[in-house]
Amino acid sequence: MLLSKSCIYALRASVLIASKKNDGFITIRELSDELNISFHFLTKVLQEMTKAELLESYKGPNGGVKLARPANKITFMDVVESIDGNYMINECVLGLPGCGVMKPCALHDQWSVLKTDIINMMNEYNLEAIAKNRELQRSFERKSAQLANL
Amino acid sequence: MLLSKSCIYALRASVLIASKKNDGFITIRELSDELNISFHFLTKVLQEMTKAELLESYKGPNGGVKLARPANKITFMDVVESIDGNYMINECVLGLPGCGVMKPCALHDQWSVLKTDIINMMNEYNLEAIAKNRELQRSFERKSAQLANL
DNA sequence: GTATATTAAGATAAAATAGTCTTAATACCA
DNA sequence: TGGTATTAAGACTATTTTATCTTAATATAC
Ligand code: SF4
Ligand code: SF4
Repeated sequence: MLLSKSCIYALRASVLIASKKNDGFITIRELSDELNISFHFLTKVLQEMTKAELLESYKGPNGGVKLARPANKITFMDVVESIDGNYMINECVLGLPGCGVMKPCALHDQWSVLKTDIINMMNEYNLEAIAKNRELQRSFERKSAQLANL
Repeated sequence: MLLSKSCIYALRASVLIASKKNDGFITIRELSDELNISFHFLTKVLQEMTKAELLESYKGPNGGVKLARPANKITFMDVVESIDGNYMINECVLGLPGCGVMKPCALHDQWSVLKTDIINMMNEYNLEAIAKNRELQRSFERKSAQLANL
């Protein structure tokens, strides 16, 4: 797996937050219910995102979490790094310590190109765009469901 | 990490085997020494490759392992699948069960392109090519070491 | 046949990751 | 002020991955 499960949860949750238009706080309970993720586990994951200043949190009634910045200012990579660290940049397929351009492994030539593509995609793709895409897919899904009912 | 550690060991070992020109059996001890991998652990990993019929093994004196096919007939993907299974094909970044073209996640559009590139690379790149590349890098390394000694 | 070299297999241990549960801290509201 | 809603933090458990150790099986050579 390219990303840890925690990281995937973080992504799913933050995309969901971004896709909720209102900019008030959303309870983690609401998120965990909708995503079918353990509430306590998701809480921990989102705590890390809060520490990384991608989310803001607020306690008590009407509390919850919300994006700390506009959704288009939080990239895929931001989320990944907040949970999994910057392993994408430092480590690699072969995970050889201290490897890289000067001391490449036998796969470096082929892999580094793909790796760069992944990094670029993660840096360019942001929560707003992902949420938009999600909405498109949903409406497409609804439409094909209607068609199937004919 | 895209690949498990076992898988990385399998790759490193099989590339090393491929780069040894002789086609007799090579002891796992020799491989584990050269790669600095625990002998017992590597043994297990290579056992899986033997089961997957990528390697042949032979017990007793002059025994060891060797490639079951010519190095250019064993792809990067063959090795990966023998250890990590075909998760690359079935699973994904988000690892959502049952996802795919019909029910894509919000990242599918961007990710599937990169995923395909990775799969293609793994299918096209084989042990002979990787070993050749490794040799090139080694000789380059030797040359630059000589230069540094001037 | 006995000793030796080697992989195969399984039992166990250690470490990393994932998940659960409990308590504390904070904020609101009545 | 006291009760409730909510995140924060930490202890604990479970699972998976990685690593080690022991014993078995098999082949060779003398
Ligand atoms: S592909 Fe490059 S960065 Fe990755 S392990 Fe090999 S040398 Fe290191
Ligand atoms: S990118 Fe595609 S294959 Fe991967 S998890 Fe999303 S929908 Fe599934």
